Amino acid sequence: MDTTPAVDGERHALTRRRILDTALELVDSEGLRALSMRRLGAALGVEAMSLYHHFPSKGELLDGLVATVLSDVPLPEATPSGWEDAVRYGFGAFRRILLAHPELFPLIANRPPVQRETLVVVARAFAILEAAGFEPLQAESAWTTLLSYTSRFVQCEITGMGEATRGDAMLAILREHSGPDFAALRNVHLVLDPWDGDWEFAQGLELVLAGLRGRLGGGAG
Amino acid sequence: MDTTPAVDGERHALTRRRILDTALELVDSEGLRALSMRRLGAALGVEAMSLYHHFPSKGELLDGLVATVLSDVPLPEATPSGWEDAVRYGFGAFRRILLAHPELFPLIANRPPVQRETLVVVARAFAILEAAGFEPLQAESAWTTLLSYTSRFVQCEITGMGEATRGDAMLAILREHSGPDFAALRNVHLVLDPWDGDWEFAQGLELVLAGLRGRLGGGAG
DNA sequence: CCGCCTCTTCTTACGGTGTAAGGTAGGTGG
DNA sequence: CCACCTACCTTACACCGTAAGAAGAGGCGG
Repeated sequence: MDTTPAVDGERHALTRRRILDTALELVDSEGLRALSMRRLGAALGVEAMSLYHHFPSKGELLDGLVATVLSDVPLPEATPSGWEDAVRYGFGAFRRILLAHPELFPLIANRPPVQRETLVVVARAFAILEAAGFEPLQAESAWTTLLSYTSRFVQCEITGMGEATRGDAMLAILREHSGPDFAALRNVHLVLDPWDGDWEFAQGLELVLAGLRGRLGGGAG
Repeated sequence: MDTTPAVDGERHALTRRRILDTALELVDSEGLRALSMRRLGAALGVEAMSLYHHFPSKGELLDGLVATVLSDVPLPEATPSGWEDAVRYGFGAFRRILLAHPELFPLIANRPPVQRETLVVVARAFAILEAAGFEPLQAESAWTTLLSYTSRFVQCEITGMGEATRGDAMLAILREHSGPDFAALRNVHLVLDPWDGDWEFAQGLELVLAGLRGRLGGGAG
């Protein structure tokens, strides 16, 4: 059953690892829609059906892709003192990884937030938060809020909240509307014209952190 | 060109409206994957290609679905005093609409956060926030944070953060791990066992609101 | 009344998809 | 040497989105 020969890596060109790596390249360079079993097989010099000996279905292959990418997120240390820096570091890294594979984002985002692969991360996060003095319920709230903020923020960045849309399309849309509500929106747009993702992300994160800090003392869990 | 007879509604069974309604039923009852042009046509007593006279592509049909659902979200009034209540009301309604069409969520979530259909909502939100005293930049931060929190929270609810997963799968996963980090996670899980979506959502929302409230006074934009 | 015109619907077809079923080489243990 | 097991290939099916063009049904000028 498990009599895998030592020469496996030499003899068989196909490995889970190699398949996932090639798939990631394909997705990153040509988009998620370009990832079909036939194309992936072709990229590996192999027929589509051969892949099914390493992954039971395309869905599982995609799951593997997500796991691969997420496993690159580094974990901050669990030091009680600097929990805010740990949050900044961890979620900053998370954001950067997401941005590095924008095509994969829909896959990553639309999946249960807690599962086998990501459990280590979640556990570390909760450990840090509880060490900092948060009650379990508060920790859960904090985690959900931080994760949701980061996730959605990156989505905004990826789907074009960035430079292009801001400057062109958004302005066009603004022009065809009027009314009191849109004055405020126009202000925001003008101020934000030079969009700085890093800065904006940090802003919102500080906002959440401020809320958390306040809750640490008062503690209405 | 526009010599539409008054009896149009009688003569032609097919309308954008009727197509979208049927599509929404189909998606809600059988899932997003069940929505193919042929199936939708069949549900309307029509061939697949007929749909292309009302929508240029399947993508636009999906866009229409999203717009339909989002247009059900009620807008809170722009009263300067109760901006927090407006936020609670608006995002609460948003969450309820999302939960009402869980199958549509991936579609709604993975699309630019600002576009024609949703612009009215965004404008109203910014008007409320600025009337409450937020600077444009702060308003933008607040909006992004609130939207991202709600969106991701609902996703957690939909993808199974709720009762089932908590109780069964999560516990199974917890059992196969050990180590210091997992003690905290286990605490959280135990406390959260009876998952109450409304309560949890309100908790996180209050956290964000607290952060916003603090920023209103200090104002480090 | 007829014939035309436009708008809607249907027919057919193409190239793509995921994957079930079963065939085939080639290294390995008996 | 031979049976076997694993990895790979071939074939086939049902389905998808949609391009191209034919067919039917009112409205309108003659």
